[in-house]
Amino acid sequence: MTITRFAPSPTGYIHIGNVRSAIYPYLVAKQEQGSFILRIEDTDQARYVEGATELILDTLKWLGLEWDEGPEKGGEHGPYYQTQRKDLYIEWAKKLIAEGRAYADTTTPEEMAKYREEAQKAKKPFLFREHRPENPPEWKLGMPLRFKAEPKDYTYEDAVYGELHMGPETQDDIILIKSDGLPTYNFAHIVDDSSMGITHIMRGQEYLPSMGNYLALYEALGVPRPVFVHLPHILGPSGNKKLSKRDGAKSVTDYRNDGILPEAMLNYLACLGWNDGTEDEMYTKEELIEKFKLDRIQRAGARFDETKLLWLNGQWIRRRFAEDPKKLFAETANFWPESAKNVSDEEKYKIFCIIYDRLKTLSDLRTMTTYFFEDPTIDMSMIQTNKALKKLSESELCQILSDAANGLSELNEWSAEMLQNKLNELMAKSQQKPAVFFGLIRLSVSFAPFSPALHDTLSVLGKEKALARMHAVVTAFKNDQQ
RNA sequence: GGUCACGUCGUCUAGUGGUUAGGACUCCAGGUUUUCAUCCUGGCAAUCGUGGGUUCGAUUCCCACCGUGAUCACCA
Repeated sequence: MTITRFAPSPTGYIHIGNVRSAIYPYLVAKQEQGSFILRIEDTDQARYVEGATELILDTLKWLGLEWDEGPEKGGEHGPYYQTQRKDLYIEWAKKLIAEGRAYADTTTPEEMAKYREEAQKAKKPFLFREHRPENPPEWKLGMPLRFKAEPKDYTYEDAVYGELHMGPETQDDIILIKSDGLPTYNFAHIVDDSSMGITHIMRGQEYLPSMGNYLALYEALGVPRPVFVHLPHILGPSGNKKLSKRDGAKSVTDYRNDGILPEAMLNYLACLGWNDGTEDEMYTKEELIEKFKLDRIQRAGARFDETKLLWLNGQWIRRRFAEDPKKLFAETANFWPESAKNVSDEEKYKIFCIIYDRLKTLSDLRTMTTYFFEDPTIDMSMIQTNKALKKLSESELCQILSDAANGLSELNEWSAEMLQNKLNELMAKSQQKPAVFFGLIRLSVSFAPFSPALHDTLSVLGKEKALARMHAVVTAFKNDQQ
């Protein structure tokens, strides 16, 4: 049975640079009807951040990456916090000690610093094993425990990078158990993955240089190697640097607050550095589960491109609307402008239906719908600088708008359909081009750079408001002329 | 510095010993009895990192170089 895991350490939020190491194992587990385990690697007390675990769980839930075993869920391979698995690491460590493959390290920090400095001066990589003590004392809790390396050549297969080699120079006496009694990642992850029956481990390629040590540990521990899947880095938008929090990588949930749909986020991230060989761009979670293939993961790092995410999000908004507009609408609750606070959902839904297809993010609602809820500030310069409108004089524009308002006021049934007919009729009468006639009315009622189709906008606005705004602009024209 | 990995339009990518090197995003132009957006059509854009080989022929195979990234913790 396939068992994969995502094993974050609770030191902060999940950012877009490392969320793929949650997505891919999830896809693989689901594809093979296996199990996806969430394990919290909380062995570093110093970097532990209160609330980080909750943030991580929240992010996974939002993306729809439900874990089969882990925090909140339990399962047969628990516990799922490394601090609760302490005894296990000690037990495994004692086996290594018994076999002479681990020893107590009594080096002082001063000595360590000296060794490092020497190595640096000699322009050689620092290897602790060159300073391995002759007769180390018996190991007790409270002392660092080191692995006793027996450096050699290793060859292994990586699902994305293919056959890889690690020479003796990559292997050292790494710390297994720290002086605080907790294991290091290097040791803990192997113990856990083995005891949990993990079949595939997926992680960032920054672990590649450590593979020599890991391979030695698998061997010394006498446990089988899992399938190794190292993922290339996601690079920042401008530079070539690996995306990291230090350089301002946003958290995945920041994008939720920006109005990105989880479907779009998952889709975009999954396809950053992976494709199924076709020219398709949009995938649902189910399609990803079906089509995902490890060997089609890209080997080179990919740059994170927010523009394409935005485009994809727009696509997803339209798709989700077509599938279930009410459900999508329910997700817009936090994205309306302040002035819409007391407006009924029914009213907002009407607006949503006519504007959804020009949104790139849900948060666009905040800036693109304000004129539905409050009278816009009259800004005559928008009319004066409009490409089509600036060709006409103010008195002409005033006349057209005034005639339009009068014509519209005769309309009894203020529906989108009736408005469309009436507007066309009035335009014919005015002998103006659509760009002029509709553009003028549109600006008069909205003073916004974009808005939905005019008849829809007017209909949702209501007869009274729409006409009042048009009259206000007519008045403004007249004042200008005096 | 050692080690490891990577290198096709600006970006994400497809691709094969012989292709007009394909698609998507961005950008530009045109179109849709209505602006903006959507949508449609078209366009710009990669001498496939560079230099050597192997070959009738190389983006594709080999080597070297260059460039980029990662890593060398009692962090993960």
